[in-house]
Amino acid sequence: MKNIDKVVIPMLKTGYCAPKIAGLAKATGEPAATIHYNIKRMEKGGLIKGYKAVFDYSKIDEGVCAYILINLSYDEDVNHEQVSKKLSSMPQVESVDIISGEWDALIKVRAKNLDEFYEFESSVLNNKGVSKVMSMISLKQMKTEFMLQ
Amino acid sequence: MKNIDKVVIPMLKTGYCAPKIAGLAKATGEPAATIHYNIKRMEKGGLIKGYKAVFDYSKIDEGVCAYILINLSYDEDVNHEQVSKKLSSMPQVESVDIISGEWDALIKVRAKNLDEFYEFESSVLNNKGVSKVMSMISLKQMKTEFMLQ
DNA sequence: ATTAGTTATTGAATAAAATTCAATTTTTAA
DNA sequence: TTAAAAATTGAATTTTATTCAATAACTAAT
Repeated sequence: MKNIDKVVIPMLKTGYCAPKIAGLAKATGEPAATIHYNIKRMEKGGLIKGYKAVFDYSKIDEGVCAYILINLSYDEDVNHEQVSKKLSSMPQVESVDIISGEWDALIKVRAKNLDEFYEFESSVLNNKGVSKVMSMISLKQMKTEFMLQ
Repeated sequence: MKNIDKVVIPMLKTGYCAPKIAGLAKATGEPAATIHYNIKRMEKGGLIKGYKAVFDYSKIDEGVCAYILINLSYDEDVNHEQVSKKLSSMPQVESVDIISGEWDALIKVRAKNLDEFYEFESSVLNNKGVSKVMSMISLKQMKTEFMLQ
């Protein structure tokens, strides 16, 4: 067996999917051409950012999920925008938010196992600009990306 | 103009999408039939939970995003599983995780505005079983559902 | 209210894609 | 070594997306 999964899964994580016009048309009772036109309008207007697959992450060898609260240092030479952009670019990172309150940012991460997660957290803390982290391991995921687990 | 968006957006939030077999075939160099076969295998095996659209939530009138840390009460008659299932069933809720540490659960919520968010948070706190909450409003979303904003 | 310009709707035609099928190959496990 | 199961693939078929052109519905200015 070829290992197509390793190639295809990352592609489906952020793209290579499309809306089912015919299905939406049938379910709503609207003509397919109308659904098509309106979805194109939403895509062009930026309302829709893209289409993607949602996985059972434990079944694709990403069984560990954690949230990391982050404090950024307030040195003059540290650009918060830049630090959070760098965090966003990491493939293990599902989400990055700049937040109000005691902490500056909250990121959601997926890793193969705790070893890999430890590596990741270390790399975050080693980032110039990150002064403190607090991680919360997900013990059970009830809902993810609006989808019940 | 019909308001098709109101009907179609909720449908695309958790379904009515599909993988682009032809696109994956072209990009990987594999035959479409092979991609098709392997994706069906992943669907049947439960590796893929579904396909969905990702939105620019500020453009679909869900501009407020927040995370709520939750403490659940440890009364005998409170079932943590049940409480978190109830939270998961709410459409405003993007994710629910049972977590390790000081807090018991972390949920991610999207609302139209702060008024609506306040209503939501009140309803969560009014839940029998929820003893304490702490909310963190997202000031800037850098990445969501693996997609850069 | 009238009008002109823009945006939206839709059935029908066309193009593209998904799915099925059957023959073949590869893998697995006994 | 062998037989069963799983995976691959080109070609045929079915289904779906897309385009197109005619019409309708809005929008905003007079």
